[in-house]
Amino acid sequence: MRRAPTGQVHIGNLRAAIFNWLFTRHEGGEFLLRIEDTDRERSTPEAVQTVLSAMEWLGLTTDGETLYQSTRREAHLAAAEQLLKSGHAYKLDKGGTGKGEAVLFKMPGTDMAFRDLIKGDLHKAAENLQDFVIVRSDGNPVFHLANVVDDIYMGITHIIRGDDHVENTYRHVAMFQALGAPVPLYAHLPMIVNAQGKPYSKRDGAAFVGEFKENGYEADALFNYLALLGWSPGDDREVMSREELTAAFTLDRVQSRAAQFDFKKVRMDECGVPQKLPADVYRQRFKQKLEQAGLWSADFTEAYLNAVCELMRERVKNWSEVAPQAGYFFTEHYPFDEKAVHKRLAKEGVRELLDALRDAFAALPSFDATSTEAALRAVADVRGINAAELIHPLRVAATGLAGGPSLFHLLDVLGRDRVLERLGRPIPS
RNA sequence: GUCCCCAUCGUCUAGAGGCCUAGGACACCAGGUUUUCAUCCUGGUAACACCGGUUCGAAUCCGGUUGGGGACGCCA
Repeated sequence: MRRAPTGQVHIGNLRAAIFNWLFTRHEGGEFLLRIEDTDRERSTPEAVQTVLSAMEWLGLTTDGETLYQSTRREAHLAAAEQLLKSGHAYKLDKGGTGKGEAVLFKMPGTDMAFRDLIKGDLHKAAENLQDFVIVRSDGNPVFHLANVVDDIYMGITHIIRGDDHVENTYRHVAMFQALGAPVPLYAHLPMIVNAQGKPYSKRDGAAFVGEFKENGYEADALFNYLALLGWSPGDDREVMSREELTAAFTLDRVQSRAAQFDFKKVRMDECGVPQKLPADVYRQRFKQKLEQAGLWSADFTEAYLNAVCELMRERVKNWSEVAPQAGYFFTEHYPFDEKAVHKRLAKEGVRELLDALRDAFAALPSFDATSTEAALRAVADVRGINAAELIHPLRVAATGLAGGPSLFHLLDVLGRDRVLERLGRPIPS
């Protein structure tokens, strides 16, 4: 596993890491980590730590020492020297910025082919294979060189990486051959795309490991979901332990087409969020979502927010549900669900029932879950109707929704004034 | 522009010539259970991109078309 520490660990990198880990575990091989920190500007200690902690969080244990590529500079340069001597490379001033001579690797001049463990046989005609820089004119080795030299050094047998490296593979294969080293086996993973079929980015939701962690997702749930994205065991299993995944994982079952990452499928309840996230953290996250939806205002107290969270905690399965499911607690302009209105409110006699409830609630000495429920049942008894015939319209009128938390507790939290006002409104059409 | 890759329900996928009138899961819809909600149960809608070819037989093999994606740095 190789990782360039450039800030965050993207969902695609993460899946590649998981596949690598699963593959080595299945084959009984070693899972090694190499930090490609040759880019001084971007490779800060913090960035390296981000990679390391992401791996640790996911439980991607390594089997040997982590190799920092920056410590291998001399070996990279020595290899370039060797290639120069053997005639596989040459120096050239490509001009432009006037930096002087760079070292270029000379492609063999023949058609090339390799067998990808996922994509099958791939080949490329000689005229499409161009020579390329392996040492810059400032003396620094380029990624391609460093990569191949270190792969040889580490004894890498399998390279499982993203699709975007397919074209580089011809170059790397040629270098392994020129250096007289055995060519590793390659497997290129298809991309992860968003709902529009475009490459998944942070605009599409949580794209980085840290965000999942912060949002309370459990590592096992993310691990399971990602392992099953672009790969399947071949049977109907969907929820698998690491042991099961390891036992079943083979590269020939990896899908060769891009997979769409569906944020909603990584469900919070599977991650145990409502139960496991501390109440205050949950509340903060909840509030943050309200703010993003423009529903929060300083007029609401922490106690009120807390009461709402208590009601919603077991029901909000995904942070994207906060605004649609609990918005009515924070605005009087809550939207009405069309179907719910049609089914529960837009009916003969409902207007009159709501008025009766309103009067009953207004007359109560105290407004709490017990008293409102008793009052509602009394109204139902007097009219000889089922309580459900009052409960449903009341819920829709008060919240705009067909479902939600326990009705009477919800009314309690909303408070008498707002409930009475909502009940007095004209029925939306 | 050049080169390369990909194509099964909305989504993740099963499917390696007959077991496919294409299976599962999630989502969705409809009923049921639950005094309301959630949960749970039952049922349902829904896909082989298109056109040719090979074959007794094609989702599966071949060719083309269309659509999508990727790579074309002295970045990694």
